[in-house]
Amino acid sequence: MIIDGHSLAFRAFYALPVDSFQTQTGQHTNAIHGFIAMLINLLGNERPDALAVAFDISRHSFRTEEYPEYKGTRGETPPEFKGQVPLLQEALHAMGIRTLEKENYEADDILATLATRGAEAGYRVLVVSGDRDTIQLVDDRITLLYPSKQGVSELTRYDAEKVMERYGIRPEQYPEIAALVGETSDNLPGIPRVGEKTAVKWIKQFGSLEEILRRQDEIGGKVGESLRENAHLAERNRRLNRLVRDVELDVELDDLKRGEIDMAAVQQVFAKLEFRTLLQRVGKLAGAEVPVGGAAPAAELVPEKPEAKLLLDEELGDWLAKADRPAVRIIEAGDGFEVGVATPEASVLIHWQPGGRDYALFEQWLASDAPKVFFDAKQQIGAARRAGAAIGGIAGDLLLASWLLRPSTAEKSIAEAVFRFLGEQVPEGDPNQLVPDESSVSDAAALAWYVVRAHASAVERFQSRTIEIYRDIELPLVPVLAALEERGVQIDLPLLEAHDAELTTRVGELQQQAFDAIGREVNLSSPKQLQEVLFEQLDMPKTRKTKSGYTTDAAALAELQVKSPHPFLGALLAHRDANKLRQMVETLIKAVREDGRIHTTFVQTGASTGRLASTDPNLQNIPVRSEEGRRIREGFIHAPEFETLMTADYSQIEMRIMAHLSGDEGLIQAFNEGEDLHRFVGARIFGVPPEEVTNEMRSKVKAMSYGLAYGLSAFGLSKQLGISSAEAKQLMVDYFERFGGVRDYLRSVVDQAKRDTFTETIFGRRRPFPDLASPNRILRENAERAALNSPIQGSAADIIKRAMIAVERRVREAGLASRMLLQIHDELMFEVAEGEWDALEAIVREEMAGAAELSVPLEVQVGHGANWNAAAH
DNA sequence: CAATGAACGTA
DNA sequence: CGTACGTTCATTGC
Repeated sequence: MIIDGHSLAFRAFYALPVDSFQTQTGQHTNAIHGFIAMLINLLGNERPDALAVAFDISRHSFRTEEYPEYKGTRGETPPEFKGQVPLLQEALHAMGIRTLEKENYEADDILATLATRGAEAGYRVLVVSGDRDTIQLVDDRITLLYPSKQGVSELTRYDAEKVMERYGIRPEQYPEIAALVGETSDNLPGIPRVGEKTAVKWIKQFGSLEEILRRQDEIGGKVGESLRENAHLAERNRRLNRLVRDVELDVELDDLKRGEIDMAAVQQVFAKLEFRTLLQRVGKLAGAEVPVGGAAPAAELVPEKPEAKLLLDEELGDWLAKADRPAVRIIEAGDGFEVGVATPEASVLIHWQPGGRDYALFEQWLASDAPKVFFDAKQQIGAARRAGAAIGGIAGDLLLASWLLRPSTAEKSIAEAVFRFLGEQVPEGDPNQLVPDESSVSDAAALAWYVVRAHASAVERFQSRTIEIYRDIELPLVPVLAALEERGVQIDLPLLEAHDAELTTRVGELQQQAFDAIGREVNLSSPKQLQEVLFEQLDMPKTRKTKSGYTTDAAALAELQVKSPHPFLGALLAHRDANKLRQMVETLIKAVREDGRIHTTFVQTGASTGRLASTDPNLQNIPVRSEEGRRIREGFIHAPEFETLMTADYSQIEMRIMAHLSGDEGLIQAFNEGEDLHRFVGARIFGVPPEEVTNEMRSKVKAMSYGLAYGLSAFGLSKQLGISSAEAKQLMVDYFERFGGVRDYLRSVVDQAKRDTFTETIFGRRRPFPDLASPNRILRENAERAALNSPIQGSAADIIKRAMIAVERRVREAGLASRMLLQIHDELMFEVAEGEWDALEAIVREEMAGAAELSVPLEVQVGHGANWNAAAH
């Protein structure tokens, strides 16, 4: 393992707040702290046999000789950083780690040299660096660990395959790309107009930078011109970004073998730096006994924080048995697990070895119904599962509690929630940064202590029935969602791949058609370029304005097709369609795991109304409207050991909720008579018998009914139906004349929301609307429409959540092997086991229909089939 | 590189 | 000038 000391220390410096890491003498230590914390993780996870850390000596190197402006744009090194480097090196030496530097070279060159030598000597080499130039080192023996953009303390592993996946090129080609594109941070300008895409395209086309430059005349357009004018830049960049692989170093690989950790020396250096928890962790690495709470006290601790006890076995079991609603925090640290359990008064820290005898009582307690509090319990269930353990007794979840209080934004971290509810700063780094801060890795006990207190404070702020939503819906839903995520849904990969291939061909053909229609090639995905084609080259009438020009969306293009027909428009629309589907299919294909299934993540705090959201991938927006789109659903199948898929969806749940909430007798009657809703409403509005309602009348009524729940205006209705606004207005007047209760209800929702500044669902879920009082009309009216919709959408969310909890429980109690897989807002999907259809259908129908007592029945439609599409009818 | 906007898929 | 989402791509700004 070879580490780029400067680049990582610098990242650590910016990742951790300077002020929180200072010794009593005023020495800053945040970079050192972050670096060591990360190093400990690396040592634990990767267990290298040999290790070196390379540093730059100065800015001066052979590169600045050729090009004095090299890295010239970088500002002064912050003084708070400078003094930390020698101390870091001292700490590394105490830990038995060699540091290297070389006059006239950069740390990168040392990395390149050692990596090359290591690989030649038969090592598998890990290069740890935040400098992209090191990508060129990757090969089948050398892997790069690069700090990821947002990953919490995560390093991304770049092997040759990953580089190919990310950049579409082989690692050794990366510097050629970089030479063309340039590198701002090194003050190396590239060829203007050439970005990553173009560079990769050329490399693929010509094979190498040399070849591109040799055949530069073959490249047309402005980019080609630019390349010819600036070819010298690319050549220079390539000279400068080539890492030197044979720097003379006065070490042999054998000298880098990891030595003993000299705990006495470490203790001395760390005492000077006032690192307490890090000392613990280094002690663990070294196998030394270091007393918890020894060494110097950290300066910024909250005074009353209890000292964490280290307990095992019966002692631990006793402690847990007596703890009253403690918080639990499980942290996955590489291959190990750290657990903190805390009440406001006391805490324990557990170096959990799953399955070990000393931890049996803990694992038993964790799985039991004994009440426990978490932050993001669903994530913690996943962590426990990876340790082979289960979590029961979820009695609180700080993340959910905080979201219920303010559903527009959920706190993303414990630190944010603690600050909000306790006003205390958790000493921890920015979770978006590279460095795993000490509090999140070694101080599970402290985190648990923060969680338990912040949770109590959050729950105290619950008003009215929020506690019911929390206790009866959101908390019991957590294990259900965790189960859904773990189960995943089976995918017919060959089918999707065939579909992808077909779509790819079609996209290509349509693109060509579009190009032929205008006599040139443009990026059909670029609205900007499309505007050029449509409004300048083809001189079509201007469409609706956007912030940056004129819209090219599907509706506008369809309108243009009428006003100013052109073959380009049809090809473009068809291309968009096919390209979008292809993109979706490819995303799904990539999401299929080893087990042949896609495991989405349900974000319980995803929507302000109470709905779930689905990500990575989103399985709640799989196409259904077009025939071609539905073919994607054919790729969602059941596992071979199951008999069929079941889908069960609420029919018109939002309209039913509207009927219930408004108490409108006409609407209630419509549902109670069980006939076609839109036909019934149409008959009333148009004053004809139901059987004389034409399809056109029905679709107008349908659009209006749904639109009303969203705050649709006469203007919007006229736009959508393509009728005059007078006609739209009349339609609405007629509607409200027959269904006055709906109008009164919609009015009352907004009125009440203005008085209360919040809305409420049938079950008492609240959503605040501060903007209802805004003097800004746009903001206020947006808030009014959202407020109108919120009790309706939110109540529907409550209902299906209640149904999910009940169904999951009943299926378990009945001992069925069938299982729930997905929720798509008003629909549930199940995998049905052999011979269980009838039993499952009964449970599903009963629990879905019975999830709420409304003044109209809740109707459930159930379908089955070998795939999602077939199961839909 | 991160943020934003446009476009479009779902309920 | 209809609510609630997530993803992708291109573009822009730092």
